[in-house]
Amino acid sequence: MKLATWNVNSLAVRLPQLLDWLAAHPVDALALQETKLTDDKFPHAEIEAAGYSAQRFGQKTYNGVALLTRGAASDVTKGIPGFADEQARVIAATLGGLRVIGAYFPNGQAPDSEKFAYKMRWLDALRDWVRAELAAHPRLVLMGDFNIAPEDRDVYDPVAWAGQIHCTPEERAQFQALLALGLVDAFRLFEQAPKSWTWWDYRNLAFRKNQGLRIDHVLVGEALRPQVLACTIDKLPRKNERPSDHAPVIVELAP
DNA sequence: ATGACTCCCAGTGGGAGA
Repeated sequence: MKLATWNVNSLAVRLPQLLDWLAAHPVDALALQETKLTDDKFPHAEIEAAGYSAQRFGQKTYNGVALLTRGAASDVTKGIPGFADEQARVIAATLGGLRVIGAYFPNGQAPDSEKFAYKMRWLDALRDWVRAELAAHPRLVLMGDFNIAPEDRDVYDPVAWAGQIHCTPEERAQFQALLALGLVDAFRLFEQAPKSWTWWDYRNLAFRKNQGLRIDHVLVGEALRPQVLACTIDKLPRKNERPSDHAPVIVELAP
């Protein structure tokens, strides 16, 4: 079984690339972030023609998440239950014996901003909810664009980024607090090449210079750890014309 | 360089992203 997450930075723009990618990587489930589409504009027909059904939770212009699945999805949850949020950032479903949460974590803008305070409130709410979900569904996967680089080795220039957004001690503590619930960073279960990133700035030839961050993650419940066979970043879509600034992350689970 | 690029909604500019 294969799952993946990809921040597509506008599904309307990236739909052809998404369909190409699914044809090359027929994963069982794909979490999308930054669809930037209201639900009435979601490209259902094209995605169904590709063999997927789609759960979507969108809004105009910003944010927006979706969960594409080959099999049936049940118990769909949109947003963090009990957390009032105008921003569409979370979608969850049960499929094939797994509880899958796809999330687009807030960016946070700058450590002293109101958006950062919102990011912290959002992370607190997410953690409380994931704790309960994990208790109910030990076979849980939390994946998406976390907008957190967990460690210095996840940053191309950790000195320049020290204390900056994605790298603050507060954000990193939030990431560790998620792990402390009983989740594992699937990517770090395996030996990985140094300088492995999931995001490269559009500016400054950052991709060509491999100046990026690892901010897209797949966390799995401890119960699933023995089943994790691989976790990889697919850099190829970043080489497309008009690419997303993020690359997909793929995890493979033993049946 | 408080930049650079891309997307969106707008409407020939500005917010947001990371």
